[in-house]
Amino acid sequence: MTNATTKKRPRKPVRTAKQRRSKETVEVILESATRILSDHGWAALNTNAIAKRAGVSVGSVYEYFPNKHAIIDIILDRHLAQGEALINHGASVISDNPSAEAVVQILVAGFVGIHSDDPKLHRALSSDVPLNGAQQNRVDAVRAKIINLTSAALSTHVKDPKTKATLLVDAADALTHRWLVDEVGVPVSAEVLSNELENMLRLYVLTA
Amino acid sequence: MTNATTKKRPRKPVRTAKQRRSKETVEVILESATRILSDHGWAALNTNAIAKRAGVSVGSVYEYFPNKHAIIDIILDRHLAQGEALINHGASVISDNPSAEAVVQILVAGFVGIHSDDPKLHRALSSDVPLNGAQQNRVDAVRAKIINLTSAALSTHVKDPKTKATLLVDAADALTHRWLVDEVGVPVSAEVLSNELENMLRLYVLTA
DNA sequence: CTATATATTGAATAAATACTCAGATATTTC
DNA sequence: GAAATATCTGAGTATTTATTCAATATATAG
Repeated sequence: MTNATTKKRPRKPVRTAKQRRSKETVEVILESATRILSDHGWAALNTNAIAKRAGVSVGSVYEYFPNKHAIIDIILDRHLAQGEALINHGASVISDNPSAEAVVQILVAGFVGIHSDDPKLHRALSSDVPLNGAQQNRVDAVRAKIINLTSAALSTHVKDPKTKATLLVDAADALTHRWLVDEVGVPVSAEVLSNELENMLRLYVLTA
Repeated sequence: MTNATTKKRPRKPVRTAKQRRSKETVEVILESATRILSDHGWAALNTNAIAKRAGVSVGSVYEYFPNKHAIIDIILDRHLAQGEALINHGASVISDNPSAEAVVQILVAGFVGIHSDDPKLHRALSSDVPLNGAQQNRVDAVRAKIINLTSAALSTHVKDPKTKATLLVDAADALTHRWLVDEVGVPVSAEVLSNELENMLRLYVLTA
């Protein structure tokens, strides 16, 4: 028309929240998505449901997130950050007492912690949500970091620390996950099993 | 109309294949679905794709399967049957040589087998396809059976065989799965790790 | 051969849901 | 307080995909 000043908003804005109001909106969207994921799993996580539970409109969701997976990105990042905090804490404890027993004890305690905080969310993120390549890489990187730290801590105690570290870390992770997070009928209590796991791993590093 | 003899086919037939032709159709549909699942995962498994790859029309799929999940049912059943065959074989070997070492050896070898046959399919079925309650129960039942057999085999050797059996079975399953099936960058070869796992488990049952 | 049961087809339907956009409303800036 | 910027709305669009069904073809029985 004659109106030459028509403002063309870019097709897909995806703004960064500037004002307090919008920052709250972003948070409320993330919380909503996290709860849906935790309570009802990936299958129930659709953008309309996220908006509804957050008490905002779908449009707002797409104002701050280019697509659904970008929401997962943030949720995953925050979850991994918690895990990394536990790792860093563990690393500092080990540097004070670098015995093989301590490594095992910290590892098991750390993974119990990771799997106890929000088990449902952890389950959703680790075996329900289909992670894309980049997301899987981030998860793998955390795992690699734990293995490397463990390997370094073991290097003065055992031969072939890389192999031992891989086994220790994967065993602690996989078994605490299965007993604390998966809802399989475990015939023995998770606590007993965690202790037993620690015994087994200790025996393994001390003997080998 | 005046035609009182109009045949009303039931709304949803879901026939059982009677003739050779249709039995082949059923098989070809199952093979198609299995390949798609194995090669491209759950996300790529839709009924139209199944029909296309099978070289039949979608209608034929629904002639023999009430819905998509019923196809998974059969694929899962067949996969679990293979696992149970390995279990039964293991149980018979153990009955010949009921030593604790043999139990560990058979367990690790068995899970390596389960995870080596068609790793991609196993991965899809165990962590990609969203199993419904009944399907998950069937999987859990197989796990329980393995634990019970292991527990029985250990009962003359160790104290608290149930706990030990749970740990052995879950460790063998989870770790072979991670190393053979998941595509995480394992810093050590799967073979080395399987051996090491067997060493660790042997040490554990023999010492405890 | 004809009738009847069995098998196959694939376009059409229906439902779910990711994502858009044009038009409000609110906040900040000057 | 008016213009500019930021935020919000939610009905509407587009796409995907599970499922149906009326028409058609093949096999078997009498």
